[in-house]
Amino acid sequence: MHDLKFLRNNRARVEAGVALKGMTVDLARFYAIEERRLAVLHESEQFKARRNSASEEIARRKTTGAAADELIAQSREIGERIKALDAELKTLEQESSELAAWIPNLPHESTPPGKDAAQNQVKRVWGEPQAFDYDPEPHWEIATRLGLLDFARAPKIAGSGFLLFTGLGARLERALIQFMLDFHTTRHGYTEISPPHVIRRAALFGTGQLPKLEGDMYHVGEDDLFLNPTAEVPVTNVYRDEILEPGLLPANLTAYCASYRREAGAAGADTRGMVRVHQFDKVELVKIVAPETSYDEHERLARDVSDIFEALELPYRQVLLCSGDLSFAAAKCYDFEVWAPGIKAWLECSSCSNFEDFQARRMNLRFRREAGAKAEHPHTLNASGVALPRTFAALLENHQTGVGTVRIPAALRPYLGGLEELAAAG
RNA sequence: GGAGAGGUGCGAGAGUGGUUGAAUCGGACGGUCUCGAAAACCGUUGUACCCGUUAGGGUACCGAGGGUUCGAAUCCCUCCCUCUCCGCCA
Repeated sequence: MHDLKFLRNNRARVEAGVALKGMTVDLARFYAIEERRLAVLHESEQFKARRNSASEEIARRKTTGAAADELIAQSREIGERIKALDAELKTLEQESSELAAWIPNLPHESTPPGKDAAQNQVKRVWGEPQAFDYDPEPHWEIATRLGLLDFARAPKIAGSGFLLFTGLGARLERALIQFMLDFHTTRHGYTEISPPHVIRRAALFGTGQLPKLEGDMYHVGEDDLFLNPTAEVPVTNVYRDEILEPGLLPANLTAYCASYRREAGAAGADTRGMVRVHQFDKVELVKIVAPETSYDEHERLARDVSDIFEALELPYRQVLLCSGDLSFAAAKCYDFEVWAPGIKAWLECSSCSNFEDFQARRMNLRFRREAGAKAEHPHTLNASGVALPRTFAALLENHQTGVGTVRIPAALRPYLGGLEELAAAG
């Protein structure tokens, strides 16, 4: 959400930014409605001022016992005018804010212009993909052979696109969650929270999933709640509608939460295994910071994500998204992609975004620098830290040994009772 | 699920139709006093929007949205949220 005044005074910039994002919004209509809205607002307020002074005069006359009938009749007429104007105003306001809700955040100047993912820029590559002297197995074959997941039975429970972890697989999933949470809390200084998994509309509007992505989320109709699409939503919304007291920023929060996504997902190689599923575990990182620090914090956040992949010894690359590939609410975003040798693909395991004050405005979130200071909108950032199933898959594919087992990276062993290798049971 | 209570400014808390943007207390900030501090005293202390170069003017806001009225924090309706008790339950 942008400041209406900003939108009015920076029309060219807004149009350019929206075009860079490759999104279509009826800006011409928005600006026309805004113009009309201000005119009506002005007229209504003038009538209200007249009514107010008339009311005061009526009160004065009543106390002195003077006749006020004429004034009351006059005031009633003014009231009719106001009613009509306010009715129109309400319609205009509604249209204006509905259109404004669809105006995306504008790309930051450091975001390269571009149409789609093809124009993204690889900023950094870390790690040497292991050289295999055989054709490395895809993760679903490894997982099935080692009894880590049951791809055949999972659909019995929730249909296709859901995972059923079994035995050590379930434990590995849990170990990864524990490992990441501990890492971020003890080494990176985040505060852990555990949020609800169902979310109300206001919160989803706050972070920008609504109105745009309504169809991509699971909806619990009876209560008008949505299943959490990404922990970015519950975690960032913790402070919605608040004015944060001095000293609270920067707020660094981390949480584990399952994410649920309806997104149909095209049939094909992408849908095999655990790369694209309707429910997945994720550890999330959220920062709420003072505006002038947000781009430094964005780099720090990216670093915090990188540390996870490096500790897991997974080769990855950091990609700077171009304007056209940016999400609705983001001004700048890095994707982190992990190399998966089995399926020979880079898997997006984290998105690391700076939303500037776009979400804070939608959430009505503000902060004070010091007692008595004016409340300002902070900047919000978030990153997956990191998404699990793809990381799980990359782990199996990268650390497969060639003799049917999978090596556990040292960082993870304490969470698996010291286990160094996943091997077939019995 | 049933019954009840309540949502007012930074906090507590008055206010039940007419100069109430809102008493009072507390907090915060500034000042007087003091060598300094405390105490005491005095003062200041909301947000959003519109018009205006400024000075300033106007409008709205007492959980949200409607309604009644010349006029609503105050009356009516709907919704949201919080709390208490009972029931159910991992």
